[in-house]
Amino acid sequence: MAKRKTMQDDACPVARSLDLVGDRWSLLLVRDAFDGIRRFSDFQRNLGVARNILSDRLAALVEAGVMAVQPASDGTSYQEYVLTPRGERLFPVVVALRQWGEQQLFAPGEPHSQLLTADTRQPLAPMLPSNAAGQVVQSHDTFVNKLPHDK
Amino acid sequence: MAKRKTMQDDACPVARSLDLVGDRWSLLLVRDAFDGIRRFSDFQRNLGVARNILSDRLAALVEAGVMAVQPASDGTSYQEYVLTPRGERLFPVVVALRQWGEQQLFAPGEPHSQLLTADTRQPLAPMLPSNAAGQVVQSHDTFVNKLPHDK
DNA sequence: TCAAACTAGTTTCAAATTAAAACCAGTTGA
DNA sequence: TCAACTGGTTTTAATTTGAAACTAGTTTGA
Repeated sequence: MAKRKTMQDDACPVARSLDLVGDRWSLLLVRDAFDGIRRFSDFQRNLGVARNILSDRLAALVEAGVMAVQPASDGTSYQEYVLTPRGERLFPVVVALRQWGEQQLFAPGEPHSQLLTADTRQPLAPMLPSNAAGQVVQSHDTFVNKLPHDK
Repeated sequence: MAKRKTMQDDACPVARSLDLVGDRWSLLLVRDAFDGIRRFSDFQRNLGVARNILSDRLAALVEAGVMAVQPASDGTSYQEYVLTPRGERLFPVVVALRQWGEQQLFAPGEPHSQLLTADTRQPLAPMLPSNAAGQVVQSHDTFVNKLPHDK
């Protein structure tokens, strides 16, 4: 089998993004990080992921600049994994995945965890792409302008 | 090695979503579908994915209700894979991934494919989560309300 | 203070998954 | 009609993943 080829040179931003976070665990780690999880063993316990895989994924996210390692904030000599500004900017991606799952993958009335605003404890508004004027655009109102050698 | 366990029973919508589209190829297939690709061999040529993997992934997306198989629209006796309404609702996810990639994974001035509105040919507005009142919310303005047995 | 428990991994090994290429039957186009 | 195309499946080999065992340093609490 050939090794997976990098998509970091692809002219499509979706491809480059998925090259970094398009696997089974990375976005779950980012989700947990948004939820305040910082420690190796907390990620491990929460996700049930094998330690070696967790170790690989965290290292890859650090390598990609999505997370950073820093000294533990609780005074112990351990370390923590925290989102960088680049990682924080994945918030819309995680929210969009959450909203799709809520709408499409739960039976009517089936309970699920909810993302709420801290102040009013309300769900967020549904995320919908809009144009520069703020009007919602559907996929068929758009097209991809490809580069000469883009795939 | 143990078989991957399903996350379809997880109370977190992000986990359920990633269980369906959280792999290296699925969201690229969805991206291509938004871009008008419908035929097996066009997906294959465009992505360079191995045929057997493509076959598996398309079948999984059909199984998940994200895509559907229908007779070819060009009169031939072949078939096409098209997004269902459920698949169409992944548009915000793909746009969010695209925007993150554009912002974070290209050097300043480095060209990339662009998603534009059909009418004015302008890029879309950046997608940002907002509350019910339409105000932008940051990740730290939110919290996840977990179910009793949620992880 | 000393041992038990916890943290954050790494190593090993087998199984699952992925990729490439070969193969194949039906369809289309020249 | 016959070569090329379509939409796969099969085979084989490499890569990746997962579970468990192992390691070494840190913290806790009796």
